[in-house]
Amino acid sequence: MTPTRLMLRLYFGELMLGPGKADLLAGIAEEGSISAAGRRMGMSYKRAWMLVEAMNAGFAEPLVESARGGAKGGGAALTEAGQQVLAAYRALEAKLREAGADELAAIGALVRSDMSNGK
Amino acid sequence: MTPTRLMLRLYFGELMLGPGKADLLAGIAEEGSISAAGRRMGMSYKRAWMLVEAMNAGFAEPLVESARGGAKGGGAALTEAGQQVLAAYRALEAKLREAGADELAAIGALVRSDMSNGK
DNA sequence: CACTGTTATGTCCGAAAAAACATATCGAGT
DNA sequence: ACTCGATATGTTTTTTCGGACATAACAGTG
Repeated sequence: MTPTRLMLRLYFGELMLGPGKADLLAGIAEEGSISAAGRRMGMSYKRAWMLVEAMNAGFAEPLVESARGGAKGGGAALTEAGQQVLAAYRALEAKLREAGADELAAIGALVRSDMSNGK
Repeated sequence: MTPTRLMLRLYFGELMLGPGKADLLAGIAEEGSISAAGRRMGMSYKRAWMLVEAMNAGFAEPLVESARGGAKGGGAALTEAGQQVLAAYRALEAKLREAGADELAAIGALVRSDMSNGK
């Protein structure tokens, strides 16, 4: 049973931070590249880059630093702030699952069984 | 300062439950009417009704029961299941704020100050 | 100095979502 | 019967969002 997928999104005025941006940050950290991270999650480079731009603009310090040119064409990596934000977001997700397990289960029990599985 | 507005959304296959539907449920409970609840949150009746329909279809039992005609034109109210779902969702939000206060604060501290206020 | 893969942007188009507008139905009171 | 306010649906228009292309700049390497 595909259980209840959970989605946590934070709003700070214009800026919003949700699973999309968090996954992208994680992908960049692993791949060392915006385009590679985007590809991995089936996202166009343009879109991935726009998300990065939004994050860099919305936080006090950029979360991603990037360089272009060079042997491998360029690359990107998380800044200290980027790592902190990602870690905090992941921790938040984990705590939500932990602290809210009862409520999650309560709601899930009332959902139509057809909704639980993949369709 | 309007700090971090929090948005929690649950996915059960097709069905999704987020702040919009939760607030609508709360509005219906208070107003006793789908249209009044929708108006109160600046939402067209059509949209409010579609949300209700989606919830009633997605859960094992309807969350909202409605009647039309009569002296006051009709009305709507939460079913037992509706009250339970709303209560569980609110409890989930509360627990998230409580359990995740540290992480919330950590992320919020890194956001550009311009983002906190209404612009 | 040409080659290469990535960053960095812009423009255009279609799909999907939301808003706007339009009816139709119902039933207790008057 | 007629009214009134709310439910219940359709239809049309507008807006928004994302995808598809297109292009330029960049810097290390062979």
